[in-house]
Amino acid sequence: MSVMFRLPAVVRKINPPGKGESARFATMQTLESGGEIRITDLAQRHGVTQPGMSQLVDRLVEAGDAVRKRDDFDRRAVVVELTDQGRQTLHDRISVAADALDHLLDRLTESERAAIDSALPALQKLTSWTHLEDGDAAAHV
Amino acid sequence: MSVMFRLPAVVRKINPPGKGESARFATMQTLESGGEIRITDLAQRHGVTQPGMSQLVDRLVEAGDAVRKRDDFDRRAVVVELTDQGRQTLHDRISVAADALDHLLDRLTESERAAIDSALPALQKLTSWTHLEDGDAAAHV
DNA sequence: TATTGTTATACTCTATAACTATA
DNA sequence: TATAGTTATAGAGTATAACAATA
Repeated sequence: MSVMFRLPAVVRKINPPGKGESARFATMQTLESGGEIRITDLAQRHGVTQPGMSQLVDRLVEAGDAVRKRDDFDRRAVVVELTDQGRQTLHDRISVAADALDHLLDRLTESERAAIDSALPALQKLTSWTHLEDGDAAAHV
Repeated sequence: MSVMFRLPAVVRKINPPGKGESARFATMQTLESGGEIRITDLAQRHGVTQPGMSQLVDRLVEAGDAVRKRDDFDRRAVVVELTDQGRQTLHDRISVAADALDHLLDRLTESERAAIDSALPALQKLTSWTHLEDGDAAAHV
């Protein structure tokens, strides 16, 4: 299972550097699928601290890719939304990364590609959880 | 395939922050399995620049986890080797991450775990390539 | 000249602590 | 008092450019 440590290298390779940190596009994907989401939720989902997510959102807003809106029902809270430009930015990036990934996948055999395909729903599920339970990584540190 | 963007979040969650960057343990794994390896090779394999890898090796050496040795046959080159302490550091970290990952995997169904298991060899292969060919990510930027 | 690696420098990202505003 | 978020600050990581040593 230690292949997990090497997966970020694959992401680095298909995802050109210098244009966005590791959590940026994942966060944008969450925003696209989920609509209006709170800073705290985004932070938990992506494994960063609340201030860290606040700063990431700063960068998205500054780039014109997202907007902050005050929640009218709980005025302490902020909800974040992707702008049209943000959606465009995200799709452009996914398209570049998908091309690069295709080139890598080309070197696998048909059955290897099929194996990865079959695992995608499970991986998707794995990446969708917001919380760790007690006894998980944080507790071991 | 855009699940790829979210995989680093899983790694962040099973790999406690603040103790090592994303490339650090992947590099240590490469060193453990490969013996003596050059800076340039390490850099390509992990998708970082040569100076970036040189600096990562600095940190490993400073921590006592690796040593630099001049290559006697090509005296421009340096080969990097894990120390015994480095091997220990790596194994401790893998063990912590594996525990955390197990907790996550527990929430999947048996067939989902089987699907991921079947994909591991292919993922392993995907992460083992050193180079991107022409026309890959770098060319799209 | 080309290659291997390091050093110098600057910038991005993200964490912790302290703070403000609202519940 | 507790919660949502921001601001201030500092440190880690990594890139580009310039450099040194060897081939």
